[in-house]
Amino acid sequence: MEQQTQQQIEDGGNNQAAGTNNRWAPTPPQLRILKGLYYDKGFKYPTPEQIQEICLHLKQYGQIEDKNVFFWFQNLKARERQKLKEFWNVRVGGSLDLNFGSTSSTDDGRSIDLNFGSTGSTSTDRSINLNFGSRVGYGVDGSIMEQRGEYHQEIETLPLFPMHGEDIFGNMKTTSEGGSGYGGGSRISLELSLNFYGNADIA
Amino acid sequence: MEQQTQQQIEDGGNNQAAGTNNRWAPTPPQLRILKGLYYDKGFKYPTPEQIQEICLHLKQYGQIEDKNVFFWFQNLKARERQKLKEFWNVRVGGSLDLNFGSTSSTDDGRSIDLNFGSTGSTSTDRSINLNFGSRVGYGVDGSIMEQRGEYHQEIETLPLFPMHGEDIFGNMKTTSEGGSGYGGGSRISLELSLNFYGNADIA
DNA sequence: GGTTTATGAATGAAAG
DNA sequence: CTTTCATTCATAAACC
Repeated sequence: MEQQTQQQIEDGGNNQAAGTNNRWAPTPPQLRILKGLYYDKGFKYPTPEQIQEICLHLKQYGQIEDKNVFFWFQNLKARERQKLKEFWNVRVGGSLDLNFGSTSSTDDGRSIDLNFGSTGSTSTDRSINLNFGSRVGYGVDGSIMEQRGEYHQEIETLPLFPMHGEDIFGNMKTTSEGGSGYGGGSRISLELSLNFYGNADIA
Repeated sequence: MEQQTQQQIEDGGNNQAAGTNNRWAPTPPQLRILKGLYYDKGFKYPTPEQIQEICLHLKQYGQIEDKNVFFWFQNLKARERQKLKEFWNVRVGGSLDLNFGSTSSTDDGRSIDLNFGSTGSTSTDRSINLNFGSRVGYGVDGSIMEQRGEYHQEIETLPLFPMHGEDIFGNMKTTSEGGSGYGGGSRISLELSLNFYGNADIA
């Protein structure tokens, strides 16, 4: 995301033949379309049928399977939520990274960077990342479907100021030393499992 | 690969001030604390809330964000797993299966089953499986599946290669769910050393 | 300065 | 949906 090169596998529509590549990676057009759906159209909850449709559509831009589309949406959703939960990028007093879903141009487009303060240094990545998901934007290619029933539109707010009090470090009760012992629910279940099925490709 | 110098970034607690530095690097105190959590406390699965706490705590030692903490734990876990896998793949050339549990007991449970040597053709199915008790499963990929939950960070899972043993905090208290009666500094250190190499003609 | 190592960051895939 | 795993990319030091 913050990276700009982020080089792709770049086999432009026919991967998987070139040397042991097993993991799907979206081609640039595929990624553009997927992001267009997600960010611009706010299309985040494709049904299985819609997944098929999207996948079919994307096939002209490179090899892809249904499950790739499925995972792509799932991961993106999960990571946006995770980001909110951990307040990633949320920092006050640096640069602002507003994410509007506009028709801006670059690979992932739709980000406007406002830089406040810190005259002269593009340094620390203090940033706020606002994400206004759904817009009415343009159709991806003019063919893809409608929303999944109602808007399922999730919270797109951001918790600017984390409030939490506890501290795992806070007051360790310092059981006088490296503290083994001490009762409590000390369970000593121990299991150990190492499993190596032979994909030995080590050097 | 195995390197012991373990060089430090060494920017003395204030990095990132000199332009164009975008990648976080832990300051020595931060790294010390993080390692203390991971190795000494066996704290390897921080929840998002705990990540925030850790991050907050580490801020006094230098700039840091939640995602840095998140990635730090992710990477360390992943690389430890990877290292173990490589280690065993290199050292062990047969298959070994120890089973001290009641799983698949023919009569009594507690069976030991050692399989060295190639049972059959040149199968690449080298595997080691030590199973004491039966609670943890392992995925199809052999990764160790610990359950999540209250005591997730309490369990010490196979510190096969303890790197160091410094102790940072006397104790650690997890955030808000303190009711479980865990959270002591008890550290179950299990060391398992199989020294095969040398005369190993087990393949 | 090219190569290797260490490690932060990203993301596809999958488990639970 | 949530969390973790596996693999990969990227990059800063360290090494030669």
